[in-house]
Amino acid sequence: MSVRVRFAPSPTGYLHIGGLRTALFCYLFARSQGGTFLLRLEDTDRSRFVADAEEDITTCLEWAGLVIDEGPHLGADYRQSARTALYRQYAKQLLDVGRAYYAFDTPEALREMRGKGRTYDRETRHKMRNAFTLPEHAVQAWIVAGRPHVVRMRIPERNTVRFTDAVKGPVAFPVHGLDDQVIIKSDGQPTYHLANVVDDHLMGITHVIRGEEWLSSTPKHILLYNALGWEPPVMAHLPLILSPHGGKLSKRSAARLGIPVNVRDYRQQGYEPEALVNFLALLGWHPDTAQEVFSREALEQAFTLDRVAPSPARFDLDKLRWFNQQHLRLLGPDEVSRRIRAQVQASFGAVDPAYLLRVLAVVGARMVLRKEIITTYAYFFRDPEEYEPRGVKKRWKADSAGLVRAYADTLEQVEAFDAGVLETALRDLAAARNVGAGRVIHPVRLAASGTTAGPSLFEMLEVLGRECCAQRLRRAAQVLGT
RNA sequence: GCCGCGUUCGUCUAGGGGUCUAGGACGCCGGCCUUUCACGCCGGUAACACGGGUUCAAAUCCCGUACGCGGUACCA
Repeated sequence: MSVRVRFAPSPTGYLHIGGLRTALFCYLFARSQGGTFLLRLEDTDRSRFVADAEEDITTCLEWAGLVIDEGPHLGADYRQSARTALYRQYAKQLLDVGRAYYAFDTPEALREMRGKGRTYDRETRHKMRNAFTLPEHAVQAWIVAGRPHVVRMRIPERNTVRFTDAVKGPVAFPVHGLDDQVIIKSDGQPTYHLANVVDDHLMGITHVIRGEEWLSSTPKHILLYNALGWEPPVMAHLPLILSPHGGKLSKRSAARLGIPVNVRDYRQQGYEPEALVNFLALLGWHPDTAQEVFSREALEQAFTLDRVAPSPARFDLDKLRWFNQQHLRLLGPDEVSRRIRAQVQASFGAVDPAYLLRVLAVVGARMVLRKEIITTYAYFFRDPEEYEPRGVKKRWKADSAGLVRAYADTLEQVEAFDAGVLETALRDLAAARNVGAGRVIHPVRLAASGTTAGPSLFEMLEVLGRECCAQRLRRAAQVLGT
């Protein structure tokens, strides 16, 4: 049977980084098996529905390079809100075979019961208002009369549900700890528990891969499969992603640590999707080699469920940044320039593509984030607005202005404006003035870029060009003085 | 509270009875390269949660404890 895996988010907000990780593992497993990856929207909670969430989810998955084979945006009938009749049909089936029952309890009655520390289990259900405690004609009459009611699944009396999770291994849940979960809400919508079982079965899902927060409710799902006479799919529960300090990676804690929570924020902050994917894949999964840097295609090849770790992993922004640097290099100057061009133009106006490429060639290996081109390396596109005060203090000596002016003269006269020639010229100048080369190099860098750090000075000057360099050197000599 | 899952360097992890004086990566710290900052290279720091078993032998198997995380909804 061919493998079919679904990513089934709830459109209650923008795609979360943890959601992307789940989607990625689903996707990688599907691809590694030559299977199908589908997207299904679990929008049965109308009160939490967010209108633009679905678009954000598909956009972000696409950005990350996770190609969806089947999904609502491709015309498939995969929005649960549009499948209500289906769930009701199977709820009816469960009702008919006695594995589900009607219940009429008010929210107040439920709250009161829970206040006593009870759950809606095989004991409590005989004290509530439902098909167990009401005569059948009353149940029918109330339903006909439109009295609010839900359908609950009837958890069997005694049993232990066992299954082998593809990540966690053998798991056992005594059934007496489970409550009679609502499967059809009073608004007629199914709960997640019913809907996901029905859909996974109908859609031919072979492997349910989802976050660990679902592990506890899996026994209920297995019971539902059994009651419906269906074979449950393989279950695989992924460890959660924790914040760097160990807690839940909540919006607030993440924000405090500078960690974006929504996938769109990574995109907006200029992380490369390849890097994010690589980082996320290694958060909880490890190949059987020492390889760390993977393209998406390589991950698709190497991924296996049995090498997913069972324990939760903490988010490490430094490691993400390292992956980003690695992938920036892998991408190469052509691709990076394509990705960054729009931002460069927005910041500095029209830029010659060939020039951008030369800047990238000089700066490439030291970039962690592509946006550094318009921040750290802005001086390649416009004159420095100021000279780093600490650098000036350290490098700008009494003789600097004179040396910089002299070097500007040289630059204007030199025949070929390339790094080799520029270096020779500078060293000659230093020798002629009887000073160390550093005495010239540092002030020149400061004058040309405004900072003390950067690529090889002479390559930098070559890229900047003759006029630009001469002008910046003279201006600095004038501004910084003496 | 109850149920479930987990626990190897600061972090991600390898390892699944002897090859472990526990390996790799990120980070951090040194050094080399370089009269800048990086890159690169070399080196260093640093971990089997604890207690009992089982075994000739345990990071690896079993039990318990602690801690962490998840669940305990007419949310997913």
